[in-house]
Amino acid sequence: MPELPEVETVRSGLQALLPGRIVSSVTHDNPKSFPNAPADVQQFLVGASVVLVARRAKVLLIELSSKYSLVIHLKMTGQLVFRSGNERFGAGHPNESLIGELPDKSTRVTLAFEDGSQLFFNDQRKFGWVRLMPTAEVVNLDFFKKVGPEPLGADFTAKVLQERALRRKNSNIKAVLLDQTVLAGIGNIYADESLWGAKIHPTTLVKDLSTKQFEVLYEELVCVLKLAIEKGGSTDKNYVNAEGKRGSYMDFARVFRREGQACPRCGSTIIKTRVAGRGTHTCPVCQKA
DNA sequence: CACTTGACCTGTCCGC
DNA sequence: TGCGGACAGGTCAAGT
Repeated sequence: MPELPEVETVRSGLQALLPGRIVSSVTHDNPKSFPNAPADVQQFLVGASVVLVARRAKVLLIELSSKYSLVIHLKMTGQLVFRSGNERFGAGHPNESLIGELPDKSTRVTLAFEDGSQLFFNDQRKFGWVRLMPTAEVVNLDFFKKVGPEPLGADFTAKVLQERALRRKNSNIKAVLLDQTVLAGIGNIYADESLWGAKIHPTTLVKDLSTKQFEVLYEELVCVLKLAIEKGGSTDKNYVNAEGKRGSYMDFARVFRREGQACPRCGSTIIKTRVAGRGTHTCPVCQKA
């Protein structure tokens, strides 16, 4: 579920916590979660300090002083939770974290730092991964070569959205919003939310959308993403920030996971269907097929 | 080539 | 209460 706002929230949280800390050890329980460990781990990870935490699309980049970077994709259930080592859990020690003592049974990779703090990569479904590679080679990953523009970047406009979407003119607009090569960072939640905002039905073919509709959709995308970042992302089930705490955008969602409830714009009952293989939430009155 | 569907996983929820 | 199956949804491989 982590989409751009969730990954950005994790990034900003880690950027406030990690830079300057020196890695002292790395453990992992599942080769799939950390495919190239331990080949370069001892030489380029242990003993290196964190320089910067960055994000591109839904991918996190932890840059190290060794000129290597950890590249991390949370996929659906991945979590990155930092612990200073002084937190208390259980009776008599209230803690806002949704996550209890770590490591737990979902912990796939643990980074320990010389000051005793730790960073845990938890991933219930094992779809996510951590890779270690030279920072200079990150841009050469297939994903980074193909991925589209950042929707909150200065060079992203309604015109750019329309032009790039038209590369898939015979696809429905929801599938195209989810296509990371068209634009970066949109997933199921913010696709549904922005299409509702723009009053566009998700099955509408790209070639049938007007320039005006692309302008409205662009505005809604930007607006929804900014609000979601402000709210710390959406916690439906698994997502937590770098401190293990939930995001609150779901309290502000207009259609996502609100089937059976009233559309906040017209009062009609929100329905759930299936579009592009995903659960899809729409107002049948505001969003005409 | 354009586009859609299935696989990857595990936990949860629903109906019987 | 147990059990099978549907579902969750990011990305890539395989299929149409």
